[in-house]
Amino acid sequence: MAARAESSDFILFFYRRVGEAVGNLLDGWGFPELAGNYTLEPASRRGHGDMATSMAMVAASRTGGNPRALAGKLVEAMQADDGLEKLTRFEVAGPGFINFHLREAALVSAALDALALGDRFGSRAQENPEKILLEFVSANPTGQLHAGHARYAAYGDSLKRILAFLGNHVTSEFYINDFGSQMESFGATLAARYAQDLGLEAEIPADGYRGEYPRHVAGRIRDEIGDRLRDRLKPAPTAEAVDFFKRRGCEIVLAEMEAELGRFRVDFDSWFSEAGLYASGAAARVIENLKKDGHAVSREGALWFKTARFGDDKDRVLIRKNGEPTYFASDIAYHAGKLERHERFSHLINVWGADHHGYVARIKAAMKALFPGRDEPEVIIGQLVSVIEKGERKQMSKRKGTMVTLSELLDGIGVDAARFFLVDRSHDSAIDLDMEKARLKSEENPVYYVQYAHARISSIIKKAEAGGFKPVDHAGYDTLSKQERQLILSILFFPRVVQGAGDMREPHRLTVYSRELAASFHTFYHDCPVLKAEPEAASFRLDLCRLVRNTIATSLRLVGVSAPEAM
RNA sequence: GCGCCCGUAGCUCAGCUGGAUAGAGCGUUGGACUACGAAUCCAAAGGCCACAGGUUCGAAUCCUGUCGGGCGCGCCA
Repeated sequence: MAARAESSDFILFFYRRVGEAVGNLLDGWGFPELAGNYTLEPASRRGHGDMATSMAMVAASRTGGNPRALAGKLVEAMQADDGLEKLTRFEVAGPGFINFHLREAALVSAALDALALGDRFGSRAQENPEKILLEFVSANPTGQLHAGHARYAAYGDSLKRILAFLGNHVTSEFYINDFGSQMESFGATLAARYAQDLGLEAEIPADGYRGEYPRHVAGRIRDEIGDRLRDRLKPAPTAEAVDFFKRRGCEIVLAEMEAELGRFRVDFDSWFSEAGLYASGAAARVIENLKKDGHAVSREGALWFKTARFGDDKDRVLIRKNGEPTYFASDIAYHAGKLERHERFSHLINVWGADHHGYVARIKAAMKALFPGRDEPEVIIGQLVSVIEKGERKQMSKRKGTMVTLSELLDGIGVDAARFFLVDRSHDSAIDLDMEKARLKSEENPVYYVQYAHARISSIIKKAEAGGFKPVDHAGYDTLSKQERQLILSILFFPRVVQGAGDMREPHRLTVYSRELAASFHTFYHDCPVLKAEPEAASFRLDLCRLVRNTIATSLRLVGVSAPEAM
């Protein structure tokens, strides 16, 4: 276990060694917990070494000592640790920072260890993996996916890849809202479009769906069934006809969504139908249980869930006066079911748009009532994507036609640029998407900067192989240039970055990282010849190139972006 | 009115759970290819980190308030 951590995550290993070296000292100061919980960060590149810690200053604030004096004592303790002394030099600086200058041999051997791990570098294996159900996108099957869905798809899928890479067992799921009034209205719209297609008089219902897409779906249905339903449409479509259009329409829309998501490199492990919760009786059972436990009561002709008891602002309706269940009712059944499936998920994550954040307290309250003491579902709120048209900012809306579809996005700028663009910014900030600019500026997308580094390296490696490059032993290489140091250090932090991206649910850390790593590589490349260097340097640098290539490829893979060998 | 998110360079955004002189890309200006890929590199210019208080040895980061923007506050989903 320790050996594994040592080889796959040098920085973590180093962190622990430092903590161990000063453990007794901190104990004596009455501050033992600091050893396992101090900050260690890459030093700002101004002659402050490779890494720095502020632990002496933190200790000083707790023990009342002089920070620089404490730093001196901490350094003495570290120097007394032979293993640590072999890895680094020390320096007390500024108000009490301890700077670490890693020794060349340590950097070189850490880099070679990382290289040996290949595409597993940065990953973790867990003995008891968490079983996570990660739900995202979950669009209504009544239209096309738009850029907002694309954002959550890119985010959710990246998060899935990252969490899995960190040793968790992750199942991704698309919850299909194929029940309720919106579906009814979609079915009615399709019936009307189909009728119009056949030359019949028919009007789209007032609450129906405008635009081209329903017409397209109706057209596909007509291709399948011809005019067979003609006589079920007048004077108004029969209930059976509407039901048919609803069901078949839903299937067609979902198939198109799945294909489109596949093109976007987002493959769901599971598609879960809301209607199925009613068909199977699961929804009814949950409602019965709530009644039995006294959580659900009748009032004003409706059935209410007393969520206010569990932290919600007010109670919520489960079954309306008209007898129809609300979305909330099936959602409770859905979430309860997640915990009862055979996979026995230990943790639930939902990715929702900011327009649903008012719903969070409600679902958490419901789960608290049903499963007291269980881990609460984790809800991640992603901010919205707006469309900019002619300088005006508009919310994405199916009905108003102000939307950029996923398919337009992919046709316009491509999968790699779209995915990189969408995960590159924190899910906490809103995105404005101007398709005109996006198309014009797509070649400026930073994804190409990163991919170019990958292609460049691939080209060097190919050249080396084609030219019969003969490596020599370079384990003792110890004359690192400034650029090599920087590059190795960037790489050694990769496992920490992945871990942070997973823990904080922030995939954008990987795109940011990949850009920085690419920059370190380009600088290195410019100043340090690889194949033309002295044999030992050339051998080492070629390995360093391989390591950078692996690390860039992994960073990109974790956000679903390709790493081309040539471009 | 209440709740959540955001406000950092001309523009788009990073800034890790508080650390040293706040970073990158685009744009602007000036340099670097008979070279392993110039889709690159180097340099310059550009900042009251919205504003006001507070906590701290130390705040862009945490707390309170104000202003500005987005999103919610349905027996819609």
